[in-house]
Amino acid sequence: MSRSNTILNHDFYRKDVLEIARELPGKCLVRQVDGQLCRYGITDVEAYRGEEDQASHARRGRTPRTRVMYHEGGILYVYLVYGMHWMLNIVTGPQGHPQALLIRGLSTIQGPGRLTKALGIDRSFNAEDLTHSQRIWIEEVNGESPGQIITRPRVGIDYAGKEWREKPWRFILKNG
DNA sequence: AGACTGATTGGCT
DNA sequence: GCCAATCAGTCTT
Repeated sequence: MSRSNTILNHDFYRKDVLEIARELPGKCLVRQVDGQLCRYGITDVEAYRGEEDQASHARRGRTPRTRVMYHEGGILYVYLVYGMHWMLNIVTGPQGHPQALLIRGLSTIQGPGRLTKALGIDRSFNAEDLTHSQRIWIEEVNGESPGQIITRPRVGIDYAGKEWREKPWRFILKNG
């Protein structure tokens, strides 16, 4: 069975974050370092959607940090949390609507802080364009059937009100 | 200018 | 289960 990979383009990323959240697990995050390609299966993501989402950084509107979330989908949002961990997010959706997907797990690495450390992701990746970058992008493995996705509430957002805390916007690849 | 907080992790009780 | 590490971003004064 022939199998080839396709780099995800603009059309994929500009859809709504909740649609992409169901499609991203099972896809392949590719990191190029010194000409060497490293591929990781995406297994766990969390969606943050709009200024109305009280769990999202964009709940306080457009700030220097959240500016990239308002960009059209297809670029990265990378920020430091707890003074020590970089978080890797994919900006999605149309321009002007702040959305992002936190990459929470890869097939070989569990935990959003551990995976950025393993891949060498830092502040310099903020606003990186996934459709043109030579050092990071995402591929679809053609001919591969997506696995089963389960949903859970998002992690680490107790400060958000009940409505937003309980939304099942974490999407996990079963057997991932 | 100062205070508070957090989309985490690992170590200890 | 609890808690320290550690600091940029954001809010308050």
